[in-house]
Amino acid sequence: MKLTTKGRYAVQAMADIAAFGGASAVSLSAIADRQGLSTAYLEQLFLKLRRAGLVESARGPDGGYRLARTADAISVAAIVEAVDEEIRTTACGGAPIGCRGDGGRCLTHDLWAALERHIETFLEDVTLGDIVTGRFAAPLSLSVVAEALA
Amino acid sequence: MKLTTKGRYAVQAMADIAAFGGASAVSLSAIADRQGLSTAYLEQLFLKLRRAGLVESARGPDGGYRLARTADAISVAAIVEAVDEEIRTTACGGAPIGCRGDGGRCLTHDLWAALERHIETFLEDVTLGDIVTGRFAAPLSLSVVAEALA
DNA sequence: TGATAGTTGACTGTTTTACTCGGGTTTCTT
DNA sequence: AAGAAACCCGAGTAAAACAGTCAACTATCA
Repeated sequence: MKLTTKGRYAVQAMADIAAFGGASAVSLSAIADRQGLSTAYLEQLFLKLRRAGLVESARGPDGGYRLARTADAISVAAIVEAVDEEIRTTACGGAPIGCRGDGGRCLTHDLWAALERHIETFLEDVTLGDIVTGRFAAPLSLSVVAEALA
Repeated sequence: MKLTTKGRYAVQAMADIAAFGGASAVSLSAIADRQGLSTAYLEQLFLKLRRAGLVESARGPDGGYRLARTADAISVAAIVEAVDEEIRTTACGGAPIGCRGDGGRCLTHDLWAALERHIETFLEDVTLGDIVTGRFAAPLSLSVVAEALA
């Protein structure tokens, strides 16, 4: 789960469709205008989003993109994973064992694995619908609950 | 809060000191041997860790580094922040308002701010002591609790 | 049949990352 | 006093990733 501007732009563009696209498709140029991005760059992003099955395209005049599922059924995690290639494996990357090359397990492996799961859980719980309506604050309050329990 | 291998190496090295350093200081070459890192790189990291007040140094033979506080009083967040320069401000970076340049607020700003806080909270709750003893799994179980509540 | 708009791969400049190098300075041991 | 161990510190660098562009093509609708 990489977190770059690419992923942020993708979420932003998808949120734009969720917010402004009704029954009709939304063209990239419309998104570019509203969000201040270049259409050329959006093309690259939507190529991946379409292949990931998150949007459907319509060609020709009045064409554009529309969400493949409802906004509430598309998680932010799915969007980020679609455009940001898989995180490159660091030394510890693939195998949970053998981080040090000598068969020993590095001291911190579990920590980063836990953090990664933590981030993924957070982003999986937030949907496009949450962003458009502002409801996405919910998962945050849960961490407050957790802190109160500790 | 950037998350790079630099930060991971720093945490790994600090954990090494917490695990292997008793009363005496731990030399960089000892850490380098155990963790499979280069001393030259470790020097760079520990320069920052020392300036951040996380470790104290002792020069001369038998010198090295020791933790400035107890392992339980040093959070992973503090280590990562010490070595990874402040996150460069993206378009949205500084101001919560005006992400789009036209005075409007971008749709996703709050989301990324919330995620950032989420990550920081997680790393602030984990200490070097937790890593060495394996106790750091605690924050994870809390998220499980949160999920059960949802 | 022409305009609109998606489709696609290749390409490129910049920035960041992840290091290394070389030369210091301090302190302990003998 | 000599020498070695170890920290101190700035400069430099090769490779990768990032962010974004370009050009050419195809499909659809009016």
